[in-house]
Amino acid sequence: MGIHGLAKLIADQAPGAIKEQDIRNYFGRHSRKIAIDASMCIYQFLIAVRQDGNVLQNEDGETTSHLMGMFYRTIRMLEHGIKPVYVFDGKPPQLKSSEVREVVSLLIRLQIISAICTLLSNNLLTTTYLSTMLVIILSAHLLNCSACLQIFDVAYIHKIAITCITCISIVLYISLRKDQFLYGQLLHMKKLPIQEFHFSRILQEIGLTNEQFIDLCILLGCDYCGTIKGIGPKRAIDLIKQHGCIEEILENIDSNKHPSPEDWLYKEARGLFLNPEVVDCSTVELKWSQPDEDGLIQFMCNEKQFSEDRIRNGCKKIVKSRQGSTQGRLDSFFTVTGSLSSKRKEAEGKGSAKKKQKTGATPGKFRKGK
DNA sequence: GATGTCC
DNA sequence: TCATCTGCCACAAGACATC
DNA sequence: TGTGGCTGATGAC
Repeated sequence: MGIHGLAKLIADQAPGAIKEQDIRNYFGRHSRKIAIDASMCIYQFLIAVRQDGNVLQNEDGETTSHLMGMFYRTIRMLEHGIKPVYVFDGKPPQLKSSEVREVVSLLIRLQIISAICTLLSNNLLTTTYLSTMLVIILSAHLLNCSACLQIFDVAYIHKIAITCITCISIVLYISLRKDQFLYGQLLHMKKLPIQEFHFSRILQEIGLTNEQFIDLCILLGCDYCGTIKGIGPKRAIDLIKQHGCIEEILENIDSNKHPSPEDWLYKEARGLFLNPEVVDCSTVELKWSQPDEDGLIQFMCNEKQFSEDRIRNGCKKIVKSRQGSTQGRLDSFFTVTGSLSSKRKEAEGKGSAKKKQKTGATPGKFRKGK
């Protein structure tokens, strides 16, 4: 996932392009919208929400762990005055490693979207999604701010997320994926403080053009295609600087020593990075309404066999959050731990004793403020 | 805070 | 000597209710 | 289950 070793390469080659920011610096009085990488979010829930090692399921064997997680997390964010925008940044199926995986991923998204649309009484959008295979980028609301709701085609990936962010003045996009640099993505949040990666500065410090940097990323290894054997980050940078592009590199290296993958789709990958298709956000209709409690009960309880009490309690919390004006401190959601490097040393120092306490400070890990 | 449970 | 490859290992992974 | 760090093996120069 992402670009292999890109963070390390940037840290080595363009340290000045990385700035660390306190989370509070991103929020003013009226800017509390947070875009969240839904793929990572769903993944987290599928891994973490388990019972005896198995994901939660209804009687039909349908997985419900992700629904549980998304349901509670969305409510919790609303309660704290945050407008979550789940960004479903799917990938073009023709370049996916597994068609089956793509279908499964689509079904999971469909479930999530159904649940959230029902939660916000946006049944219209569910229908739209079903009929046109669109992926929705969705925002829930607080106070009297306008609703934020976007619909996008599943094939149109990260650029859409960025366009959405621009469109609705999102102040923070939480993601772990570093390939989003290629679309102008700035923020990376795995641990606090948040790291800002300034794309133009990266290009400036490494001394590459946008196109050359994309070729470099392809050589490092991206999700879309393989890499040239024997070419790591060091040689990749040297070769790009020397030859300018992958085509020239292929002409000038020994293909016996450095064979490229069979049917190497580097041009297609480059095309995706350079020219992702984008939907015009201004044409998207915004919708804003109260939670559709009955619809939610139908979906979550009747279909997915969630406890009706829990779902109704959740609906009450949403309604209450819209009526009230109190906002929790955003940083109260995040507990800060030490850096990655120091953590390992800490662990070593403490021997094999298993720490029961959780470390927190992961994106989307919202803990109740006290 | 620790533990069990959610589906 | 240096860069790359490979394998191994450590780590982290949700939220609520109840006691 | 995926990721990242570390390290020894390997190959190129």
